[in-house]
Amino acid sequence: MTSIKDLAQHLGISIGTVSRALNDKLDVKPATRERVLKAAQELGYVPNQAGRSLRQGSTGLVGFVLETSSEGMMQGDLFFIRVFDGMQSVFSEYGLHLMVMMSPSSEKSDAYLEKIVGRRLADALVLSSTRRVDPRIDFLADRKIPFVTLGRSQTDRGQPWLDLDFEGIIADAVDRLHARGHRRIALSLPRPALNLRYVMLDAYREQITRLGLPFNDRLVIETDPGDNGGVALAHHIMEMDDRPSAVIFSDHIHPFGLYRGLADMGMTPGRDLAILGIATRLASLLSPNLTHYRFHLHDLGRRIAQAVIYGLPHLHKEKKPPLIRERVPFTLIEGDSDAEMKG
Amino acid sequence: MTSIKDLAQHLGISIGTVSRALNDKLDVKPATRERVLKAAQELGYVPNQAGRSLRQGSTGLVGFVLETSSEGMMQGDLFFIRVFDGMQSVFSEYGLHLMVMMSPSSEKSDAYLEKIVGRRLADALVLSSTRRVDPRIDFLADRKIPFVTLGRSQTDRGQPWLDLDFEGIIADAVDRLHARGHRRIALSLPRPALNLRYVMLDAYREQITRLGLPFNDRLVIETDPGDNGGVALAHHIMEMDDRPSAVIFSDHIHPFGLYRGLADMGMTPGRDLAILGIATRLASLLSPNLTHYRFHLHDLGRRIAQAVIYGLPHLHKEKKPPLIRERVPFTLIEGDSDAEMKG
DNA sequence: TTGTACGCGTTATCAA
DNA sequence: TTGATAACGCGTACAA
Repeated sequence: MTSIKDLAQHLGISIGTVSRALNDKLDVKPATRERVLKAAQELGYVPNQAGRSLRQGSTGLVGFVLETSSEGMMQGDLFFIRVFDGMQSVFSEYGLHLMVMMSPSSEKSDAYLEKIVGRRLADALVLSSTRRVDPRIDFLADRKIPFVTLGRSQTDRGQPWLDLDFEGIIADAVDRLHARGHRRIALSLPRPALNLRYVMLDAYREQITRLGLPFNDRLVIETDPGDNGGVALAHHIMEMDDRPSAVIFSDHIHPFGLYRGLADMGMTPGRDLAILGIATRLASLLSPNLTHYRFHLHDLGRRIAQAVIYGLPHLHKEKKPPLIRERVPFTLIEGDSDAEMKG
Repeated sequence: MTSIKDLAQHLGISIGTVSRALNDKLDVKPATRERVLKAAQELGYVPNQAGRSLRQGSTGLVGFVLETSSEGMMQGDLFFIRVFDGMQSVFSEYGLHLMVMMSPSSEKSDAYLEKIVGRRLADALVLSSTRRVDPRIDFLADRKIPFVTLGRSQTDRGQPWLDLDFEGIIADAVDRLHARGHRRIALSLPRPALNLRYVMLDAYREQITRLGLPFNDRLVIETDPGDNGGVALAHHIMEMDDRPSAVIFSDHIHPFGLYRGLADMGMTPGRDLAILGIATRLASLLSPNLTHYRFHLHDLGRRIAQAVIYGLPHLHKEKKPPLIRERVPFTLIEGDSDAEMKG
């Protein structure tokens, strides 16, 4: 592997000059610069990142910490790759690389983070599977590592965050079901810890109350993730004494289980139970068509990347970018799974 | 961030001794070692990777190059995260970290690789979306970068590879359909470039011939990836003059499109067309149940990681591991989508 | 058993 | 405009 020294020797000039030429410094003769660039091209020179990192104190890498065995809707595989793609598309403009790292289960995730951070592997981090109280946030803030969370948290250290607009979705979903005659509307939630649970519950309670409906916590149903969770949810609902006529879900795999669970009982989505919630492109595979809320994941990725840039001042171009803390908008895809209340 | 120098000063001993203590060298007094480890713990010392990499020439990172906009069955989102998880579980034993990097579309992927490799970001790489003739393989082999491919290639530089057992699947699928009375069996393939296309086609031709059936290239159908491809495939087949009674697919999303396409035409999988192929856990969401072949992705990931270790001699423990070049086994999940030929 | 000193590849400072 | 040199953090050969 050719180093800058080789390059300098090859050209018969000093290392310093070569470095300046390669880094577009002003004080280098155009002819020299050209010679250097040409030779670099020919010899396939690429600067060694370790040397560079050591000298500059930055690695050019942004780490996305993916928690493998996390619960919650983000568990989904479908979700991330599009987001990553969007992120990288922005990072490329800044010479940054996205580096996805697999963190172990949440108990060990703090130790993991300590390693990553201590070793200075990344200039900035993105956390996902944000928890309501999230020690990772304090950890990174204390160490002054720039970071962004995908998901909000009660642990607020002024960090940028992006999140799905759960409030908007819940409000829209409840309204929509209400307008179609539904009065007993169930809400499916992931198990505690994750912050989105609380966001959704609050939004649900608020909207139910606003519409003058009674809040009934038996209609708030904890559900395991995945299709099995969906099946269980279908059975649970159908076996309730005063069962709801509609359910709002947040795990994009749930509807598949719901459909199957209902089918097992000889029932049909939209006729026997209105179903509505957050899903992905995959939902288009369901029949009857699933009414659902979708996000533009590539855009979300781009937005996350911009939020990361905020924390890396040396990359700011003209003006300082704003602190991003926002919920990304959803799109409603109308289907037949939340038809008018029958009878 | 505390450096080794800080640590040494804090303890009133030399940097060299601290380093030796931390790296478990023999020639350091037990008492000193203990003092050092304790102080390191207290001050939260973690060695800076840039300094280490520069000195040792290795980064402790293994890069998985993910091609965002690749065609072929591997495009799938569902596929990778489990594989990554399996890989990391092995790497952890060796103090390695998996780093997933998003490569741009295949045209630019060589330049991208050049960057990664030149910057010495990773000690070893894993390539996916392997192409039949793949210049990336020559590139890495020429530079003596250890690497593993997920998927085989005609470009053979002696590298380890892992692949799905497409041959086994095709042979089993053709046999199975044949035993159920099917004689006109279609095969859906991804568009050229990717190597798996050729592997599947060869296996198909061989098995068809072995059973004494005529090979008919009109039964080999190029299909776009994703659910849309599946819908198109359903229509294509049903509009053929002498249409096949069965189809084997390789894109795990295809069956969703096939089911929908058939439904559009008032037809049912398993009754009007036998459907059988490679899928994932997601397939359990289809009704009627999809007969399909599945892989244990976590194990595949572990195996890939072991193949990577092969190329990193400094990590070999007792004995040198073997060169891994193998197809991973599949599991058949029996369903109702490939029922007996009717009539 | 410990300390000193060098060098990995790079960039930045300063002098020429 | 260029060259020499220091420094980033670390591991190790060699000297003590």
